[in-house]
Amino acid sequence: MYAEIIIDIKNKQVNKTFDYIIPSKLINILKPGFRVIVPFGNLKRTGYVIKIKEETEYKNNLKEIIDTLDVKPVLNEELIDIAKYIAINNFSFYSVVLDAMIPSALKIKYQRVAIPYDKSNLDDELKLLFGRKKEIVIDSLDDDNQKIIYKAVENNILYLDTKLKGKKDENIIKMVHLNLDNYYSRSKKKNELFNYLDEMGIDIELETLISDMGYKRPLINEMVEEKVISIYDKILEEDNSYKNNIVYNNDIVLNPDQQRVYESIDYNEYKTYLLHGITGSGKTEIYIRWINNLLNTDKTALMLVPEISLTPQITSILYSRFKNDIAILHSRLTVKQKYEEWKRIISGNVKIVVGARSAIFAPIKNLGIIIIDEAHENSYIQTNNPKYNAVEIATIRAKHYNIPLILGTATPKVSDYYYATNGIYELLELKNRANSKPLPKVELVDLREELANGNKSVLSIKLQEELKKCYKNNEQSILFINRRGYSKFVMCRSCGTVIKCPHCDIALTYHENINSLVCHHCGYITPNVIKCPSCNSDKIRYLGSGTEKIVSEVQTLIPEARILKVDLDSISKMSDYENYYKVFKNHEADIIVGTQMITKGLDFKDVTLVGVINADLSLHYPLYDSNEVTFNLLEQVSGRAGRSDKSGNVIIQSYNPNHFVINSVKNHNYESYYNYEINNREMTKMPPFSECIEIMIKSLDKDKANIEAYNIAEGLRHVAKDSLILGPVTAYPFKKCDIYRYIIQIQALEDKVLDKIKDLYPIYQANKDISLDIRRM
DNA sequence: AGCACGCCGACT
DNA sequence: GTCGGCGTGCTC
Repeated sequence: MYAEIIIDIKNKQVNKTFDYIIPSKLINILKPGFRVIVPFGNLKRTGYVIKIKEETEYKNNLKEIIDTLDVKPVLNEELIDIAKYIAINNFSFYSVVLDAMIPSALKIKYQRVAIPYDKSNLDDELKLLFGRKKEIVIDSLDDDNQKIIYKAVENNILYLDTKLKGKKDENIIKMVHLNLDNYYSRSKKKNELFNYLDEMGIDIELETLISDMGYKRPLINEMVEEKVISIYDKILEEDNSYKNNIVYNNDIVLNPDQQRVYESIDYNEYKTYLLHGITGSGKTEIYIRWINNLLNTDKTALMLVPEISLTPQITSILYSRFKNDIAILHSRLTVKQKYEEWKRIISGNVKIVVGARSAIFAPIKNLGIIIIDEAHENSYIQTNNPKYNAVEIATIRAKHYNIPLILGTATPKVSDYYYATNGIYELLELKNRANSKPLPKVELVDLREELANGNKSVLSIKLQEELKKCYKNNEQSILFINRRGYSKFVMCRSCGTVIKCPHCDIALTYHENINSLVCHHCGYITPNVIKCPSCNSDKIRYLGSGTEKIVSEVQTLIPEARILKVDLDSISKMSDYENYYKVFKNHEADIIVGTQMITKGLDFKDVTLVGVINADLSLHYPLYDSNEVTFNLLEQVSGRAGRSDKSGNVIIQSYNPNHFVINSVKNHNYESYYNYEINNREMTKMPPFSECIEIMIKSLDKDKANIEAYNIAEGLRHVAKDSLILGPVTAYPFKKCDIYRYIIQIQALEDKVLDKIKDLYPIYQANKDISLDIRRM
């Protein structure tokens, strides 16, 4: 018997299966989904068993599997197939996809060790090195000592082995705490770190200081010695609080609208349903009943929600409703908790799984329904390895089990709505709000008129008035900057030089809190410059306004207001985000100024005013779906106003107040926006009228990248009669981390184009100069 | 990933 | 002459 194995090495040359002999001791044990230890070259590695078979093509010197790591498969065959699908379609490493499917607690680390044949027979040098140890980890030694070890190996005194070692306990996080109020050192870096910690005012993870901010461990140690800072272990507490909160209200009666929707799904057939329900129309209540209906059968349910909406409130409600039948996978679980939940799922002890994107890989059996809430959310698409779209995977799983897939959203993707109104999906609509509260009133402000009237502020007169009024009433406001991240870069006023990253062809971003320049593409970090590196002038200027400018204008307008700034600069992780969330929720701040981040899932009862500083900024983004993104964004921010009994007010500032997207938002009219946009898409042959794919050709060699990009584009044009192949063009930035990149954009209308694309990756698998990347849009 | 094989420069 | 640099290729 033979097994096809995927070796856990992230390298395109070994991104394929290898055949091994199954030793007799494992013949009746091994099944697909087991992880095994195999000899690979002169190494021992782990691998995943993908398939068991009687015959093998590979006849020369097959090796035997050494052992297995598992007692049961960690992946079922359905998931193995999905992994293969993702690897092929997204140009990803098979092993990375498989890794993403199992809890990290199961993962293992390798160490190379040296072991003496006879411990009592070592020379003094080696005796000293080994001390009481039976074996020595080679990577822990410096170069000289490694040489001694290798010499001893040559002389047959030691032998080498690789060991699989359990990962260190990830539930413990090293935190840095600031002990002083003021501090001055002659070291600039130390002052910087002090200022940063002082400004943040909260304890920071050691790991972020080292890897994200570039502080070196010795410097930190010195400051610990000086007692300026201290390092302590933060143990991630198991958070079970949701288990004893709130009791589910069983008495809610569905309104006729909800009842109709609830009754219109067929449990015994694959079909995608688009549940279009405006905010507050009571979608969740229907989800719960659909799931509840399965409890008495042998079927199970899977529900995805955006990570950001997996708040303690929602988890409590779900838990109190489904108790031990449900597994809730959220980011606040510790590694151990995640593993425990995963074990409950794989052993068939739960009937319902709720979680964010990655929960789509939950090894739950006998699925009866898949529900995706806020299905338009971009967070269902993972953009780095392994790249996948959870909604697409949900479709595959729903087809596999022949069950309904529900896409619930207030602002459907244009493509989904098109499918739903053209017989590919089924459309379910909820047109009324369950609580019959009116939607917030939206007012447009024409920024051209503001300018004409001599108002140079970023805040219109109307918005200024409303902000003041809101503050006076002790209510909260949200100011939203409609922009995909903003950056402040450094330019010399004398010669116009913009300081760029040495590895990437883009400007470095100035980070005030660490007084450094950071590359947002490769993470390169360098101290801020005082003099221009090319002309030595000291006339350095910071360009690019954003949140800061608005914060300062609002502060001038209402000097007493407590303003919270939430953007990429001030937030780096989920935990920061949760801190800000709490501060605003407890009304410890009056106004929040921020980007993207503040649009999602926030539910503050005291917010009555939402201001959009410039609605046009994301409208003219050079992507086919910029209208869609803008509409969703504006609808979402608008929804932040007046969530409770107080009515909400939304002010949208724009230079194009007549633009159909902005007008549709004003009237909360999805259909008018859709009708206009679907027309655009049809004329430009964009999704859903084509499949839009971007291929990136990457190489350290500029010319090779260029030549290959042209070859690939030519090859695609050859098979594409009706499809559009654009490019190649240089990517932005052209050079990233010293790698030159070209892009080919494809609007595929034929399957043979898609097949051709799928075949590209294997062709370049052995090519060391060229790498390919793919983005499906 | 990690090792062997192999082809060029600067040393005993 | 050869020791060792690391570029290239292979691992069932």
